[in-house]
Amino acid sequence: MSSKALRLGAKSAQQSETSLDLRALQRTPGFMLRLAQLKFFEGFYEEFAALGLTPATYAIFVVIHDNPGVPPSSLASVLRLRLPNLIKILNELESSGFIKRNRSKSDRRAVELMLTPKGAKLIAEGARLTQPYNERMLAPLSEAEQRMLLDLLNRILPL
Amino acid sequence: MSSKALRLGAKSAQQSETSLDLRALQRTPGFMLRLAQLKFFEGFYEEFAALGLTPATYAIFVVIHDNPGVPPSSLASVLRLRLPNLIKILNELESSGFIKRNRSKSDRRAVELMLTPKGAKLIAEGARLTQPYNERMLAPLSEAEQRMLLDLLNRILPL
DNA sequence: TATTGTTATACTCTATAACTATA
DNA sequence: TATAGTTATAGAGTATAACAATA
Repeated sequence: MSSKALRLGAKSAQQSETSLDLRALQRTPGFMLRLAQLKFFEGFYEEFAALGLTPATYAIFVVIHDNPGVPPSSLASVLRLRLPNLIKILNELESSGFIKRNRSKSDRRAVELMLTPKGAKLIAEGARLTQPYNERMLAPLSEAEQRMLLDLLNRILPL
Repeated sequence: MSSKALRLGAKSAQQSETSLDLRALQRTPGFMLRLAQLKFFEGFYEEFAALGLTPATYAIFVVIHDNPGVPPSSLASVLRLRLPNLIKILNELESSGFIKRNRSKSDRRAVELMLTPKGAKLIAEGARLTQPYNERMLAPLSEAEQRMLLDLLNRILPL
């Protein structure tokens, strides 16, 4: 268990970020999770910019790919997006030709989401970037530690 | 290492969120970090609502408390906030009487941030809520696992 | 009447440009 | 000229309310 104290000098009125006492924040899981999420999102935009994917659209594509016919309401629920905000993204993805909406035959209110061939191709290209991206983000950790982090996150979440 | 597959039935056009295949997302650290951060922030607002603290103001108070005289630029840097956005929050905290700004004597452009007695009292009250809050958020993990999670997060971050 | 999807809209958070004052 | 702080403002993300179509 490492606990490097960043700050060694005495407190003074003139602080610079290289000599700040940040130990309290480092022991604050919520703050560290926010920093980690920022790191992953920034890294994502760097890695997937060429494909035009964002963290949100990537997750949407993955869920539709693994669950063809999933309705917008379920998608919004698992991705923790509000339905009206998801609808806006789905509208863009559909008008760009990546997904299509089918009306359910059994319940004509319901919508079934599917990837188009163009959408399937995009997510296949994205999948090839996923491993090197995660590897880069988690580089300081051993493979066992990377699995441990993922396992701990899964266990604190109600998924 | 648990890896409960959530989905057991066959894929069909009619999906509900209870039977979706989310295994790909569960193996995606960036997505799980986003969910974890959402959980912690929502829990924070529940726990600290009575004090009027937000995750951002809590972190600001902590850093000023541990580093009296810290300038806004350093604070923005460590909290990953843009300076103009931090300034707006500092304006509110100052006009509410929680912090005060001193002009540095050696460099009259520089500002030194301090807690007022009212601000010190607020963060002291907040500190008492911190442990039960983190305990509730991390309840599914043993104490050793909670330390492990925090350690892993610290090691992937450049703090 | 209740539910699914959708639109419109407001609010918060975040990002960029430009200005003031000091150095 | 460069830097610290500040203001103004635009943009992205997220929230609620209300409506249409269907059950």
